[in-house]
Amino acid sequence: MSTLPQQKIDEVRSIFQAFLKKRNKRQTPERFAVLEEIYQTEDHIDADELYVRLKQDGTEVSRATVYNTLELLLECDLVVRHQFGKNQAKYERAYSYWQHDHLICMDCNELFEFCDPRLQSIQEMVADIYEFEIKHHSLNMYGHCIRENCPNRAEDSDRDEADSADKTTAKKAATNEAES
Amino acid sequence: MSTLPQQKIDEVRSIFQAFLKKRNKRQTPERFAVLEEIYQTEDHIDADELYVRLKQDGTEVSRATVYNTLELLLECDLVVRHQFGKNQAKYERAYSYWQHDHLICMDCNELFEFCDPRLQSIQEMVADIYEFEIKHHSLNMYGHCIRENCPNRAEDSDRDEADSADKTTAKKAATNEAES
DNA sequence: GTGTATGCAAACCGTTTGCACCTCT
DNA sequence: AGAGGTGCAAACGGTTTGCATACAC
Repeated sequence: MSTLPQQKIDEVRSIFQAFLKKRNKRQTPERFAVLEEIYQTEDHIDADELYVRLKQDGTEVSRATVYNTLELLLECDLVVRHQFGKNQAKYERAYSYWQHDHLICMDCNELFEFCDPRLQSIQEMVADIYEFEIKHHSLNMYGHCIRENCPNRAEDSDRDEADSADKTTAKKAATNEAES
Repeated sequence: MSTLPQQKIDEVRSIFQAFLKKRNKRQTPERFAVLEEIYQTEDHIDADELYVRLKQDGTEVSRATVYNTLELLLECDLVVRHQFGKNQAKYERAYSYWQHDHLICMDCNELFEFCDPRLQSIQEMVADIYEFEIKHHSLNMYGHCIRENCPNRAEDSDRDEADSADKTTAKKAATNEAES
């Protein structure tokens, strides 16, 4: 599953190498270890989990190095960081994987990915109007999934009917979008 | 500027009151002070700044209370939280203010708001496909603004020409929507 | 009067930093 | 050889929590 074709590993490695050289940074084994660990990971991973996995794989690294290396990988676009919540920064390999957005279940924290081309045009339009050079975007949709293994499966039975009342308010406001 | 019509203040106050009563929570002056302070604030504000302003206004509050109250206000949808960066959680009044998205300058941290109806349909489509009940979304676009008072004004000197590819998207249009 | 909110300060947790040692170039 | 990176642990900063007191109900 997580076995990545050697070719791809070499590819990202050499990209990283080139980047480091251009920046006059050292090519240390730790840095490449971090790179590979991320690319061996299909889904999103946070810094600490990355640290743990590296240790498990026998690589002696410190958290400082992990964070440091992540920063470099972000700068050369080999890795993307997603800030999902207050304390939920997750990292993900980025090279030759399509840009996507996220759908998050607020009950089970399950993560889904989707992609809609319209976002690209929205981005271009916004860049144009505001005279911005947009580097990247982050679109997260939060809600409740309706899967059986999700805590929310029982539906909005009693949990917080408390705010179901003001939901009407919200709903009302939401319906007429033209209000702007 | 920040003088809100008394009517609107009363409106949100009574919504909050109803919410507190339904939840069997006390209606304390501190809680209403937090509510009003947020609604007196046009733009985004972080928890600490809120705390400082409350103190300035003569309200004796603790950070704990601010956070506690913010949580309540989030739950009744009177306030929205935006997580912009790692340590950049900002709050904003939400009642009867239209949902918008954000454009952030990575150099000067300036914030712009925009709204595109296509997002609504994207949201509905995603909800449909993934069988989700989507509660809200958060779309942030990050980039470099091209304003004179922005540190980035000096342009891409040497920083990282590595990813200059997508720079072509940036355009030197004439329309200027910039406000505050 | 009762139980919940508050203020204060200490704890918390992910992230960053300072320092002495190590290693890639 | 020496600039630069590393590991470690302590510092950091926004947020949360525990506890004694105060106050809304």
